[in-house]
Amino acid sequence: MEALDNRNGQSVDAADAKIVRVARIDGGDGLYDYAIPEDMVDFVYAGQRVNVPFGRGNRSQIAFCIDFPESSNYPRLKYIGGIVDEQPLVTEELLSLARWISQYYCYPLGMVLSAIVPAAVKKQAGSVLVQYLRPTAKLLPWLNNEIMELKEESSDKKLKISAKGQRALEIIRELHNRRTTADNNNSEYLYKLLTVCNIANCSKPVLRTLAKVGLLEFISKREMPSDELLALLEQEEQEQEPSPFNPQNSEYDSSPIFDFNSDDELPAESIPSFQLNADQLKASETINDLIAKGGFNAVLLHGVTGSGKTEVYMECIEQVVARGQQAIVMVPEIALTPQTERRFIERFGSVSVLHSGMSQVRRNQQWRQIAEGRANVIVGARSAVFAPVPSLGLIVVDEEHEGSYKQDQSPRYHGRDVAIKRAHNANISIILGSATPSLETLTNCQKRPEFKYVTLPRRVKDLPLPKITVVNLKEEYKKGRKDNLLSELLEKELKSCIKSGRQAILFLNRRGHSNVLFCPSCQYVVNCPNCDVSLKVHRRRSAESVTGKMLMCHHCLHSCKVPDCCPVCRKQLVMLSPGTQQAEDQLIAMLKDMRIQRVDSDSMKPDDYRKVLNQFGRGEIDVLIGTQMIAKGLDFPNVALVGILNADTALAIPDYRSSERTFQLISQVAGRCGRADASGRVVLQTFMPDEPAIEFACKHDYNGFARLEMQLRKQLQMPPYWRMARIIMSDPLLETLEEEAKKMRLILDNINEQLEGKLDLRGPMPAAIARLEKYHRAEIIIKCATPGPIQQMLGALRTGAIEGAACRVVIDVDPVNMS
DNA sequence: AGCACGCCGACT
DNA sequence: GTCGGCGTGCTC
Repeated sequence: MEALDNRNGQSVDAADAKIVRVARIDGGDGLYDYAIPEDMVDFVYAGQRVNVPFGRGNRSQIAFCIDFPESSNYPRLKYIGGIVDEQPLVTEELLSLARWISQYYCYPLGMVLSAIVPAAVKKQAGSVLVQYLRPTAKLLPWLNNEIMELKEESSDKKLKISAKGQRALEIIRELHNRRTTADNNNSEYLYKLLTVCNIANCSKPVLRTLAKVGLLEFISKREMPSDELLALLEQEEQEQEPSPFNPQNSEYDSSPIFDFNSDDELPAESIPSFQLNADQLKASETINDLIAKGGFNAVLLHGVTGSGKTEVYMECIEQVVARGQQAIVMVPEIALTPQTERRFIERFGSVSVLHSGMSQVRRNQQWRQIAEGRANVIVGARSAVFAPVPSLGLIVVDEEHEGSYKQDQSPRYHGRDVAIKRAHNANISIILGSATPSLETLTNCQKRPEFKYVTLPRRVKDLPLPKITVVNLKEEYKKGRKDNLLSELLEKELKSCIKSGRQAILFLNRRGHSNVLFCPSCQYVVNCPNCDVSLKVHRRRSAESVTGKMLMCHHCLHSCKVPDCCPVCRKQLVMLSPGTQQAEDQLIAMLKDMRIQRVDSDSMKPDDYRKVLNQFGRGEIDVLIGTQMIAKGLDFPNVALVGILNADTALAIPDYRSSERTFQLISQVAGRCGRADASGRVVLQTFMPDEPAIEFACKHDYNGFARLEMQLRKQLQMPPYWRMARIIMSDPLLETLEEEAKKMRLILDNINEQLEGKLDLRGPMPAAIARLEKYHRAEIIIKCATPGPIQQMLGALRTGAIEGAACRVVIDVDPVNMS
């Protein structure tokens, strides 16, 4: 029902009007008050989008309805133009979560709301226009059998109706008289055009004629096809049979596929057992007691890799589902493997898995089903925290420490922290699971009484953690194995591993063929023309070019040919820092009889990834070599060897978290092996064997690492002891940027003065990547021992200073990536 | 983003 | 006087 905007720009006294407060979806921090036309009052809800006339030109803008204040600060209000969504897109619960995000992450409310509703839902992907017939007042008495004949408007003559028309009217009368009580409560009488056509065996023009003489009205409604219909369509697709609908008449031409639990040929082995060991039992009992007691609890479930955290989650979810509530399970994007999916589906049946490769139609469908409470468990990545469940009972955040929970575009929210806030608002429990908890969560456990610590100290079946052997790459260099990605030891281990019928995973956190193209003679590095980073060498899939290699920027995706020689001194260039492609080449040359598969974002679309993992599970691949993608969630019992080709890559990044990240990564990757028997081995190659992160990881000593790292953070006044926010400013012109950044610093200094100088301000200084996509970047760091003053400062900033700047300004609260 | 308002200089 | 340049600030 698209209400037309016929009082465009007209205004009314606020005192005489029903008022709605709205947040515009593009730009602007402010909320605006509008009057609701009398006839729309019953159809406007909070969480719904409306069109509003904005500005002097009254151009139409989309805005979310936020609330309905009794009075307004403005004496005269314009009327809203029309309603965009028939139903609200977000519930009150999500609305209040959005308000918190807007405030905490310093981003306009309307834009937050727009970001948390999937595009597929906003545009109602897959929905179809269904045409209905509405009997007019002229026809109703006849339908109700009050009159026997339809008369013409003015005269008393009988209305002329064709035989087909008469038949159609009789069908409508039959339908009308068969209405159920439920239909009677509905003020409108609507009959589907298609139904009438089908039963009366007539075509649309017949009914059009009846509309022309004023007996019927045509009404269009945007509707989602029913589940039954979608299921039918899916079935047809499989059977390849013609549609039972007349194709010319069919309004369902977009034939969406209903596939609630997508499931592509999963390996049949390893059915998860519901049997818990003593540790798991104890942990789940502890957590279940907290859940049963009610109220907000955050439980850190600290369990080493392979300790069976997922079984504990499921045990707790069980309880919540049994009460008729829903649980949200968040996992890092790359850990959303078919294995994970299947485990939840097998246990809980009505599970809604939200993955990135889903079609828009299915995404919309799923959102609706979730909103109707038809999924007990929702499994998904970061954005699953916004699943519109009607009765939330529990949230699980798996791999709680994962940096990818932080969104790297505005609104720059942290999925885990939003989840904690949502659980807090809903007064329910949240489980934060990890083998290597973030220092933030660890601190919360020490300081906040609502945070509980539960541990799974052993692997299931009491298997040992794999033994990690360190290879010092400096020594390998001395042995003359400079160009070998595999050390002597790793090569030997790999060969014997595969020979004995086992599988191996090799980890190298670097995409492409090599990271840097460098001139040893004049020190020139081939950089991206748009960004302040080196171009990475990539092997082309089809070797059209002479060299078969290309240069690519991992940030702006600029690509070009590899130059023949150094553009400065014309000497030969060399490739440094080998990546997965080169590792693959070397392995193939070295191990000719092995089945090797590279897994990185260059070689894999999400669908390929699933296929490869299934193949690996069936033993059709011997060695997986890849990036982050294979570090998480993989549980293959036959893996006996893990090789970490270069454990230092993360340490080289100038970021206070690099040590923590290195520890986490090694622990995660190492945990991929020895999951079924005691034979797991890890070979870790590094240039820095004495680095604490590496030493502690090799000893599987999380507590030791955490203790040391916490001390360092305290000394350096860094999170989690201190809180941090970054203001990232950027502009194509370095001059403008520097000027604006200086101005910003002055504004900040002013605010800080009012806050009694509680804040520690640094900068402006060039950002870690000083130029990105042609934009020069500078940052100002705000730090404080407590979060309050930072929030106050950002609050003061948003009234003008952000929109007022002559360059791009982005605020990053609790930054995770400092790039 | 637009669009009006305002303050200033040039021109009928 | 008045027309129009663009800089500034507001949009319920």
